[in-house]
Amino acid sequence: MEVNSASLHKSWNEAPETVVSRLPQYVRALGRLLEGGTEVISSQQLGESTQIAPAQIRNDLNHFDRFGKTGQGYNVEHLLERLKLILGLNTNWNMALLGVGRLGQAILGYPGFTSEGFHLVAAFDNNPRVVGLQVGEITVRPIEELDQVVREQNINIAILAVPREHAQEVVDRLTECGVRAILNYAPMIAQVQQGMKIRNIDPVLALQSMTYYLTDRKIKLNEHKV
Amino acid sequence: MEVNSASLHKSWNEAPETVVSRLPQYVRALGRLLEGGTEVISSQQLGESTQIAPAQIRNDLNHFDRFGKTGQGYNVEHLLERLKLILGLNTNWNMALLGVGRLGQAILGYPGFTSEGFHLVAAFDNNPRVVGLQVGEITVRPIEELDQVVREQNINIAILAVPREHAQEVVDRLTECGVRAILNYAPMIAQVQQGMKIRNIDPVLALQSMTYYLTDRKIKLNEHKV
DNA sequence: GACTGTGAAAAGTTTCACAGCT
DNA sequence: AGCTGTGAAACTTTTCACAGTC
Repeated sequence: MEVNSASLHKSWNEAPETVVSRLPQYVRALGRLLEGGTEVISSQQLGESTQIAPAQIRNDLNHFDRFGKTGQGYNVEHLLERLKLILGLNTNWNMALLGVGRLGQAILGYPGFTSEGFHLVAAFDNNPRVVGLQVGEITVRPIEELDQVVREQNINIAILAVPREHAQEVVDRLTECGVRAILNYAPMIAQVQQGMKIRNIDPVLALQSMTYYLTDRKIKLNEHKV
Repeated sequence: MEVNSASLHKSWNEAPETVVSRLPQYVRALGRLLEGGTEVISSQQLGESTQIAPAQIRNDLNHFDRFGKTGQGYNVEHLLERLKLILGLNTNWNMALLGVGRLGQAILGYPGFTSEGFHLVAAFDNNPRVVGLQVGEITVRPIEELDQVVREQNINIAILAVPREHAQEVVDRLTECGVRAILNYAPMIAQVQQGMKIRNIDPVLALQSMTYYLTDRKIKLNEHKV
């Protein structure tokens, strides 16, 4: 006990969410650098490829450990390995897809998850038209079988692609089954319990928050007044 | 001049980005409420459907105007209309798709943009296999024609779905053409000039920032030590 | 009694600046 | 000379608390 805690710089769980959200960017940049054969990198340089301030990077990393060599910089391979460990990226993760409509099928066909260790191993839908459908190695199952499959296949993460009206009930269902993270493509903010992590993929919200800056509000105001 | 500025509660441009990013959520929730026939709503109730603290909502709205009636709440229809105006959602926006690969084709087929006033009116790719392809009403064009089409079709927003290696050059190209907002599906953080707005859709980063919380770091630490 | 609008307090996040290491 | 690690400062964002209004 004491032996281990001595190696902890700080308790890792106290890292704020903003810090955690930047770690995957470091991982990605470091992976690229490693491929390119770079062995050592400064926070300055890492900042250039991630668009994050060097002081921020040093600060973020210091939440976890002293990774750098004072005056030298960071060893790319070592830092990458440690960050992957911190983020839990040293293992594979099994995922279930919920909702095999147009969007769900596009997600099933997306090749970008596997190489990062995220594996879609099951898909669920209640529409009789798609239940039984075979997509690649996956057969679409009815949602009743969720609990069983989650247990059998050791699924921790769900990708939610059901229509908005059903999204909340599916979230609740997933919570009951012990799934603890959801990547949500449904256009709604779901209510989740303490302990459930959720990230929303919502292109329409993203677009709507940009048009604000494309709009000349002086002109708009006049139109509004008249 | 003076007449107009008198009606401005504050200069709208000084609203911080965090505030702006929440406005679309209010718009969405209010739209739902309006459909359901609700006429008046309190910050408390709006907070329940958006998962945002009531004080935060009141504070956010106060950056723009006094929308509420003291002691009463907010008129749903009026608040919705004003927020849409602030965000520039009272007009239609024309968008161009860059990159018509697997992902780009899924985006072309996505029906969720149009109803929100976002219209994909052109698509570009340099792969001879897809140039000339007709998808719905859109014919895929070579990227050389970008400038011309952006001008002719009054395109302000681009959706970027090219492979990572080409993403930065396409961003630069879009900047030159006067496009001022990009919804980026390529897995990289692009360098953008002052004035260009960009939002990243990156499911892998989202997943990687959740696995942190699914990982029991005490055990992991031991493994690492051994 | 219910609720907004708002200044002020609290909390959180980023940046600075520099001692100390190599 | 170059760079990390770090406490402190600056800044941003959220939350509180309550006067004022209906």
